[in-house]
Amino acid sequence: MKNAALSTRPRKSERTRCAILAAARQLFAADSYDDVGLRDIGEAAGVDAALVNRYFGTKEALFAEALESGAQDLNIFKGTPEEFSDRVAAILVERKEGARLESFLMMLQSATSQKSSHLTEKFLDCRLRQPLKAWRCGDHDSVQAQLVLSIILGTAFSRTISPDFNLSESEKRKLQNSLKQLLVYCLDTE
Amino acid sequence: MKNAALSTRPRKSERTRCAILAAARQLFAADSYDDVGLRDIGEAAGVDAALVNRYFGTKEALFAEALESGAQDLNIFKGTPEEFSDRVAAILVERKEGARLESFLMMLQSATSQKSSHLTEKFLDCRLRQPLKAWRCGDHDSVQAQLVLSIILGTAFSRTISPDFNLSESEKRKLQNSLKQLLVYCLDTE
DNA sequence: AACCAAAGTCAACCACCGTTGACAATTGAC
DNA sequence: GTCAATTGTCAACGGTGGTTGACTTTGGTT
Repeated sequence: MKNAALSTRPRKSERTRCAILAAARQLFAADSYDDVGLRDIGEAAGVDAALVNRYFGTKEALFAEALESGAQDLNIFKGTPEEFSDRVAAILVERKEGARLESFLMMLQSATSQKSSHLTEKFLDCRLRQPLKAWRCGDHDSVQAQLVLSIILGTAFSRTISPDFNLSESEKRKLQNSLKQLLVYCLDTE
Repeated sequence: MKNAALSTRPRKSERTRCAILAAARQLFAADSYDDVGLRDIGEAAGVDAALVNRYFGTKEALFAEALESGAQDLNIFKGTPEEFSDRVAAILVERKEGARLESFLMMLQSATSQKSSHLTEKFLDCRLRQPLKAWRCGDHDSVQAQLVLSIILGTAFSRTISPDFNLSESEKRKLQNSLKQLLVYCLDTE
């Protein structure tokens, strides 16, 4: 081919870039920004740590891209209050490690690190608080949105600290149901 | 005096020790374990950073003592559900920087730092989860305790990130009331 | 006043981490 | 096969942070 400027070897490059991003997402979801080193990410992706910086420029930029890469996937603010509550309770309590929960965990893990807090704040505002208020027909009740957000964040936070809430399996099923009802109650009260 | 071993200059020593501890509490309540340096603590207490280690041995030991120093003060799990909810809502939403909120914030700030997480976990379990379950007459309903804890933690977490919840003063008053009612609802449903 | 332990300071050590530039390996184009 | 650009590695730099040991200062005892 003569088309040099376009198709010159973008193949392997994309793959390792994705591998690095995937490793970063996994590690940032499990530990805080300060506790995840670029050498850890490189090792998990099977490349040298320096290459991470070569692809993403900065640890902070990598974290920003990792945080936003799954943001559009978490499309949870829709449907009736009943449907919403059911969906959220399932995501938070069930042991499935979905991509939506991953973004959530990343935000929680690094919310209190100075170097990353401005990114997690933006995520919390643009991806959670605003969509929630928009879904709840207008911004006439910010207080209700704050309560719903508190319940979600508190549950996710507990889960981050002790992945099974220190509960048995049957209790976890009960928790999922109670959590759903609590959200419905919160959304129904005017 | 002949009583050497006992009263030899314990005066100034105690005062600077308290000053260091107070500075540590304040800084740890405002930033994460990783973001607070021993040099910061020393400067805030008016002493050299090396002295901090001389009194407490280790940064980790200092954090542990700072976290536990106000633990007995937070005696919030008592009274009727109504009184409890009223008290907790006031502590969480009002702008007063009490000692009880301080311990809370310390736990939240450093809950996701590997080096301090085992201490914050212990605090969460021994100072919050267990007293809550004990107050709610026995451990027959761990699920209810988890929900109450989620609400408290989520609200405190939101406050840590944006100190005023991004709300106006009147909205904050409404939030305090709604939060109280939500806790009452959560504690009343069997 | 002389002594001496405690209180406090200073400088340095060591380990770690993000970052960078020089160097080696790979791979498609000619 | 040759060449050049891209991909990847290696070692080192600069900074930071906890920690430690030697030193100076302080203040009570005799």
